[in-house]
Amino acid sequence: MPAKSPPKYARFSSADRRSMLIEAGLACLARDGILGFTIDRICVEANISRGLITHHFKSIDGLLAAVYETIYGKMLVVLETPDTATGKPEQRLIAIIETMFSREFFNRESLNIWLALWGEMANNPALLKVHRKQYARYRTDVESAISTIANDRGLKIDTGLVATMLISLVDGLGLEWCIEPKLLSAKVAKDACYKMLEPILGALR
Amino acid sequence: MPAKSPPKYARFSSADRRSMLIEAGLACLARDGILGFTIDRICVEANISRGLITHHFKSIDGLLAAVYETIYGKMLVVLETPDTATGKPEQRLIAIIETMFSREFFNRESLNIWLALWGEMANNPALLKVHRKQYARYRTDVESAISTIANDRGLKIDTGLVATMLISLVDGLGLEWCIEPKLLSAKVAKDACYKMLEPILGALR
DNA sequence: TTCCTTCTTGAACGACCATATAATAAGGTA
DNA sequence: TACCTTATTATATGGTCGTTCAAGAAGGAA
Repeated sequence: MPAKSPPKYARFSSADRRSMLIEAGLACLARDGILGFTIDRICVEANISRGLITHHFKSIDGLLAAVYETIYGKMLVVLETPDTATGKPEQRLIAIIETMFSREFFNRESLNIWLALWGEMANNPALLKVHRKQYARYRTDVESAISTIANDRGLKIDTGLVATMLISLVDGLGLEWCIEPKLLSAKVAKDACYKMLEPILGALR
Repeated sequence: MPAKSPPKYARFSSADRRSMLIEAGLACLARDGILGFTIDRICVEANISRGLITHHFKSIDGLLAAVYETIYGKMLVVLETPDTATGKPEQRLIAIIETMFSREFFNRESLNIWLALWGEMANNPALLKVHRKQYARYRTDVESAISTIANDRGLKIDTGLVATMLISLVDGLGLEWCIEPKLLSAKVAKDACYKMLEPILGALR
């Protein structure tokens, strides 16, 4: 009696294939920008047949939204890992800045993805919807870190404005570096953030 | 004897049509991002036949490079208009900041174009080449304004770092506002720049 | 087992893409 | 005038796009 023949499709679970498509989408975005984010290229990258993107994500825009949610979520998870090594409120803000400019996030591949997504945000409502949700979390993280320090030190500052300044500077530095890496290093970028914050919040480190 | 029949093509000069294609390209970029920057749409927008983009710009990427050169150039021309109303060195830097956040440049349409172009920079060598040329001018403008003030006030500062910080903050604020205009206004954005610079350079206004 | 749902493939479809090309018109020179 | 170059149009071509669809395979419940 012959052995039971192995399953034909199921080397990966359905959830696995979903993740593989997202990762392949990230790779395509990093390599060729939004113009490279196509069903053909993503399926070749993931080695998965063409029909599956529509099946799992409804449309290519659905996959793009999932991709954005994924990359933003990866960052937020690290950002929200409480740095409990010290009880100092400064530690929280320092951890955020160090994370943003760490090798894991401050690299050409990741920043290419962010740039590509920013450029499509205005033209893609599904993308904007994901952004609003994730940004709210990010914003809360940053703003609460700042206000904790300010309260601790008895400072009367416009927490929202300072958060906007920091977030803008971080994004702007990432943009500059991604386009022309020779202009600055991750260390210079970090120092720029501390340099901007210290006259407002006082020394952090 | 019949009157000479009017020319069939020449309602516009060749140079006019070149400009019209660039303007149409800008409009398409503003409306639909890089995905909307196609020969079909641009020619419909400009009401010019399809073949002419290839003729004048060699390829669609050639037009994109010309479009970037144009929008960057428009900004630099205004930026480099010497504000000679006062001889104070501060006036130069103030003029730069005020220009960047003026209605002419700090608006949804323009910023959509910048975002779309940033997203393609890494994947388009022709675009990067234009960027390097224009950015060098921009950088010189900003850095010389800063160093003039620093010299005038006898300050020992890292001019390059401060320029990087300002340029990054300006870009970052534009990005934030373009994605979510409710978060800040042009006035808040300007104030953020002054707030960042004043601890470094002293009061500017 | 049977039955239904979910998953996966691969092909087919029509729309749109950039570019090439042929034909015609305009501009300029001699 | 004749002639050459540049400008412009319109069409053709071959490729890629996203989506739809039919068919079959896998998983799970009864």
